[in-house]
Amino acid sequence: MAKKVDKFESDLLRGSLDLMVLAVLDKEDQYGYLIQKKIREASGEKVSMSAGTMYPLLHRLEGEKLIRSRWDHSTGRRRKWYSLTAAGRKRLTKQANQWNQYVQCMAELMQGYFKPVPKLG
Amino acid sequence: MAKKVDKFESDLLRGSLDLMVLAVLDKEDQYGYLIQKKIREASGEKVSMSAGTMYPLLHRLEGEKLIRSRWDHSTGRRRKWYSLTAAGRKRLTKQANQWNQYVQCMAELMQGYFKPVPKLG
DNA sequence: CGCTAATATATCGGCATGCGATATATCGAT
DNA sequence: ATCGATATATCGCATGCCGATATATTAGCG
Repeated sequence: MAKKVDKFESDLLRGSLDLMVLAVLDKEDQYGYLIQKKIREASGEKVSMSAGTMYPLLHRLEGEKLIRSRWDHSTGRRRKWYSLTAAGRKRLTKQANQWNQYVQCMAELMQGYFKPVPKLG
Repeated sequence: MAKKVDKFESDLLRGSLDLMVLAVLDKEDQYGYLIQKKIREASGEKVSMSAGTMYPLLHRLEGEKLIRSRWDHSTGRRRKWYSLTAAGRKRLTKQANQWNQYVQCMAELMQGYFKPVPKLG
């Protein structure tokens, strides 16, 4: 029987999905479908953002000027490529830092339940 | 000038507040106001659940039979003491494990910025 | 050729939940 | 007496993840 990978609960993702997307885009430009796929694969199938999460998220980030988009119609399949803005890079650093702090904080709060965890960045 | 501690964003808390409360109750019985205070202090003021978050959360956990309550009217101030049930202890372990995995997963995802990572056992 | 699955983006309603505001009451300190 | 801390509770608002749905293209297969 195939071992079923159980996904993380949605509430766990809130507040960190932005961070993941920004990090993916920091490496190189991507379009939505690719981002979704990369995150899913890189997490061992445990983080799978639905399209209904992904696209509104990208629109929101673009609205905040953290990313910028351009359409690509060179092939039959229309693709919207995204890239980080300067503000986006700044936000990425800030969010990554916040995440680190939160994890640290939880580790202290949960003494006895958690092993120390490697820092990001 | 007083050093201003900036709180973590609400969305970061979602999915881990339950865990914190269960962990606090695992050590010893508490009532709401105390739990709130403990978490705030233990986090260096960075996690401050409002009463509007705390009490509905406790009611929800009790509804799920993860905690149980009893009123204390021995003093003028009425207090509702909470304690973990067996189910609550079980949930605590599960949630703690999930959180640990998620943090691990994020750490891997963010390291090297999303190159595919070998599946975890 | 027709079928299906994967690729690719978008939007909608449902739902859960953290938060500020508000209400109520007790108690110690000034 | 007045005020701030203690103590619990509920309400409406905003946010954002999700499943469902719509639309269109392309590759593979029989």
